[in-house]
Amino acid sequence: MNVRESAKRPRGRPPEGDKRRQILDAALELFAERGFHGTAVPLVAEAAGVGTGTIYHYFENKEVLVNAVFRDAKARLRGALIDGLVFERAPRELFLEIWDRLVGFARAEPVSFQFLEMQDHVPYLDEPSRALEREVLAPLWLAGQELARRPGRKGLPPETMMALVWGALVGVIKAERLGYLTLTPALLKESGEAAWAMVDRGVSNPKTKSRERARHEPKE
Amino acid sequence: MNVRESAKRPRGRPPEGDKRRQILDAALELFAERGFHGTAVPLVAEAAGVGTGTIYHYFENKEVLVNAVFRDAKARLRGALIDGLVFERAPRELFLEIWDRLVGFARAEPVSFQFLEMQDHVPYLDEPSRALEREVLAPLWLAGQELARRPGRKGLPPETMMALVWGALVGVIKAERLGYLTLTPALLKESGEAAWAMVDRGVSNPKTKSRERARHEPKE
Amino acid sequence: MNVRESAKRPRGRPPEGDKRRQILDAALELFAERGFHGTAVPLVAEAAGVGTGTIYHYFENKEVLVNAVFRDAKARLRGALIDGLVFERAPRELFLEIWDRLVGFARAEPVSFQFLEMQDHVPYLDEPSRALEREVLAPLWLAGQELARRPGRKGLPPETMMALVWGALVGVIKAERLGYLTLTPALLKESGEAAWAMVDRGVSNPKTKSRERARHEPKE
Amino acid sequence: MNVRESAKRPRGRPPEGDKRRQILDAALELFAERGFHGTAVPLVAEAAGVGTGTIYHYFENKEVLVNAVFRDAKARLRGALIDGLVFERAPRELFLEIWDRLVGFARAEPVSFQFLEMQDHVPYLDEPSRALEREVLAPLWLAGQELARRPGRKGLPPETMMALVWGALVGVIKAERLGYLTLTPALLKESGEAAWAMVDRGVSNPKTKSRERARHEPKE
DNA sequence: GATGAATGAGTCTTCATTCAT
DNA sequence: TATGAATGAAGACTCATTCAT
Repeated sequence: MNVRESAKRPRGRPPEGDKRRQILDAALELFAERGFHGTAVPLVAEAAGVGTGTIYHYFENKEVLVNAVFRDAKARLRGALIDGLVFERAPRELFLEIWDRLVGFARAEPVSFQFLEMQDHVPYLDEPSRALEREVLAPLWLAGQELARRPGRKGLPPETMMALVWGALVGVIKAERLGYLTLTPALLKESGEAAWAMVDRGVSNPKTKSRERARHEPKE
Repeated sequence: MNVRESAKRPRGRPPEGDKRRQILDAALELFAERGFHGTAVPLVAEAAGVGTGTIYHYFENKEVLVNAVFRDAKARLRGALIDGLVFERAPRELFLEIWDRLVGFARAEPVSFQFLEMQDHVPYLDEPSRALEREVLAPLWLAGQELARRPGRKGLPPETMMALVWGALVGVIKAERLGYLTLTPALLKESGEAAWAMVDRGVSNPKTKSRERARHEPKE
Repeated sequence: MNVRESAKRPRGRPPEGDKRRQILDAALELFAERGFHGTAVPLVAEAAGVGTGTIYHYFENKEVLVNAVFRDAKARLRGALIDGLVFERAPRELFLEIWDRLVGFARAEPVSFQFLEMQDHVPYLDEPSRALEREVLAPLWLAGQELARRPGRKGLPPETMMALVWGALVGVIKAERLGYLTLTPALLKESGEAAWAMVDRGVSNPKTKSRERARHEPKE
Repeated sequence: MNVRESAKRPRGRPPEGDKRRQILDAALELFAERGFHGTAVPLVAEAAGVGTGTIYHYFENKEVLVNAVFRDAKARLRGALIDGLVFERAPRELFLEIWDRLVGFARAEPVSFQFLEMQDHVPYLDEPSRALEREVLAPLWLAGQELARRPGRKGLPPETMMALVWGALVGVIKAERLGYLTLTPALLKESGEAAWAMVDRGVSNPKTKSRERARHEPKE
């Protein structure tokens, strides 16, 4: 029910909060694969290697469980995205850094990525989950706003920008999962550049255009 | 949409294909909202205004039903996307035309759009459904290939391009549905331009860059 | 419901009561094979080559139908058993004649035989059906009584006799149907002789006993 | 009957195999009375005094249940028939012993007897059930073969003999159940003697034949 | 008369949840 | 704490019966 323990448990003892972790992991995998309604609790129990009843010791009910799984995965995404991220730098670099981190997360935890992405209708997400969702979006929004404000650049509203970029990333990852393409690191990098092109467009003014570009690509 | 029967059937008979249509429409809405496993067949029946048993007169089982709903919606998407589409024209115009059509479909049939998009885990799609899926993608792929081949342009593989662009579109539509933004026609148009920027990027050659841009925006 | 026509219908006209017949025949076969509860009415309709609704024109409901099938088959059994049967003759001959007729019916109409035999729990037989049942048994009972009364013969009560003999017949027929044996005409004839032996046993009279026994156990 | 568990299980635990036993017993009764298709699973549950779901803990589905009931009853029949049976003795005595045992089973477990007998169409019996069926028949077959081989005796094939005798027994038991007669122990004993007469008939020796026949054809 | 689409009560089966141990 | 047998409400699906044509 609570726990969220860390390292405070006696030496050789069997990992105290292990069970909670096992359940979250098993549930994540199953929910990602079969959806909320398509996943039976006893199946989660079996996959987690615990008794059915045990799940109800840790989570009040199935809905509480799925929210816990969501927050767990979302928190990891937040970590992957934000931890140590330095906002003060050239927009392009910042953007590509963010893109790389998102790609990194999708690669490192494909199941979490799929699960989080599948949660879009989510009639079962509770307020804390939604709050966490917003919390993750916030820094992206700020970065987006920075980009949008640059003079001489076509500024889509940051929300729109975020949606386009995030959507583009989801698009390639999903396409790979469905077997429509194979992603190499190079391809992912190029995709990031393409996504940057969505963000960094000059105003359609002949006079300013070349100069605009110059700003962030000093060499040119 | 897609009306078939009209007045060609015996006098007083209850509208021949009506029931099937009603069921498909009701099922689309419910599946889009609650997913396959989250939608009870009797609920579909009630929403369609028919008896539970009637559903099984028209569809062998729930899985057959969801496939029929899928093909029905996908066929409409295909129509909206391809009917009367002229491929022979300037790449940018072709691209924006396609973008507009997709946007138009998403606006005209938001529920179908959501349903089709949600179908990504889809362990229940049968072969005909998958074939239809490929059929819809084919023209986009061709267009993508055209774009990729243009000299002096950075050509991502057409599959990647498609995935990025389609993803970007889904991104903004989904973001609106979830209440993260409000899409105006102008915003959608701008988003299309942004997506075009992903496709139409010059090679990173300092010397050619300015000229490149000039090619497709001659007036500017 | 009515009909039961015979030859009173206009010349070339399609057989008026055909449908009733078709339904009875199809139902007999299906009931015999799958039982009452295991047989769906629409299935009967299809097998009979008529519409589902048609069955309800001829039979008020499923239970009425099964009773009609029962009476139809039972009447044929009665015919096969009794028509032209001459009771006044030597007991042994009479017995073997009856045995032959029963065998003949089981051979000519195996499905009817199986159906009639399966109807033993029969919670759905109505009074007319039960009356017919008794009607068929009556002559056998009479013959049995005759046999029982013969002086010097061990007389089991006619009911018991009937039950033993009928049971023996059903036993071999069923065993063949289940694949436990193959019945040749000779074997059936011998079985009749064996059954006769059940009926024609000498009294356990001390005086006659030894002689009686001696007949079959010469050594003794 | 067939008790298995007793006191060898942890303290307060509810009787381990109890539920399974209750279900088997309730199902036997209902299946015997109403047939497989006529018996609803929830009805079995209610009769067994357990929840509907519990049945599915013990038996994968209804068909598995009916097979378990079958094997359970058949095994008891086998026990009643074979346990302690001594084959080495005079044929007549062996035969009457077997008859008595069968009668005893039919008396002690009328419901099992009816259920086993009703299973003749049995499209749902699986291989283990069928194997058990054969296992029960085997010793009878052997005994039948012994009888058939006796010199000077008319030998019907053992299968035919078994079918006749078993059929005769079923005949009287069924007749009693249907109310056509009342069986006293004496009557059952006499029926056994009658059945023995089917098995123990003298050869149709020309010399004795005429005399034999003469007995019942007064003209002689 | 004949039909078969339509229906909803009823069937088999699953599954979230409880609770005695 | 951990378990899993037990449960019954709910879901997928069937089928006897009706009725408009």
